[in-house]
Amino acid sequence: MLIAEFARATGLSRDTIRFYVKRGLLAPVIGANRYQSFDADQVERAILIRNAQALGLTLKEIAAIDAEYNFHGMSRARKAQLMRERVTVLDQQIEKLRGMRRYFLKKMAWIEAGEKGAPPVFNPESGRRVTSSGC
Amino acid sequence: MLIAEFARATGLSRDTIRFYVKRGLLAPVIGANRYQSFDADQVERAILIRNAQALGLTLKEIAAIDAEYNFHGMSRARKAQLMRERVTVLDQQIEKLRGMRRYFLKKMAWIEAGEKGAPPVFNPESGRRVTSSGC
DNA sequence: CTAAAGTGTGGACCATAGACCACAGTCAAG
DNA sequence: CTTGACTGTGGTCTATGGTCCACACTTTAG
Repeated sequence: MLIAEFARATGLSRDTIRFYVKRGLLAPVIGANRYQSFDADQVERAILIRNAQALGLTLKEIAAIDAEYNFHGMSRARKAQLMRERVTVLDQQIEKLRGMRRYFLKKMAWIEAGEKGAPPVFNPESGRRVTSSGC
Repeated sequence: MLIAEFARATGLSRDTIRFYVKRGLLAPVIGANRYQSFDADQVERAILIRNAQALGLTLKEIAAIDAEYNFHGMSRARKAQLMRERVTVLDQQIEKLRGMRRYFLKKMAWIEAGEKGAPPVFNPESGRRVTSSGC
């Protein structure tokens, strides 16, 4: 598919797509036209990039992780380790979000109860410790 | 506490703190010195701001939410509603993160099993539906 | 009193992640 | 073959979230 259809499929603007291509994050096939052609794989990739961004990763970081992952000759063990690192970071982020969630829930309860007494304190460390990937 | 100690307590740079103060996100007491004085409340606030940023909110959005929340005369119902909105957004983000987590775990398993067959597909919509705030 | 450390102000500068625009080549329909 | 839609290129511009710097004032230690 050409860039316009790819833009529709991913929700990205043409400019953003070209920007990602320059950065090496997307790698369309280039025809004799010099027109870029994107396949379903690239769509999946674009969505993954957007999600990684939503996690707070910069495009540079995404490219770096990707580059290391695609480095030819990397052992399976190393690849698996990279995946595990991602999972660990995600677990931390999820824990953080749950801390915020608890805070807002408590605050909501406090408000609904008439805002009596001291308001709930935001304490990101207050979650019950979860050593393994519980839940 | 003065700005240097506040910087230590929050992990922010002096410049960042001044930046937040300009934006109205932090409101230290200003002495006859013109020196800014921060209390524990502001430390908590700073941490909350940083966490909100990590969720992908811009400083402008954080300030807007805060402004609406602090608007004098807002009903308790409205305040509680704002809190509930935050919780809803957090739930969505947590779901997204869990989707990524599933993807990386599957990919890790696929790698460790020798990378046989088709690699796992990243599909952000593939989570089992959770209507209520499960878990 | 003097020096050093800390503070406030203003302005310049920077990286990131794009948006926007003009201009030129390409293609498909009529 | 012309027109209009689409594409690529290069460059400029923008907002965000800061950092860095010079300069002046305040406080504190000696």
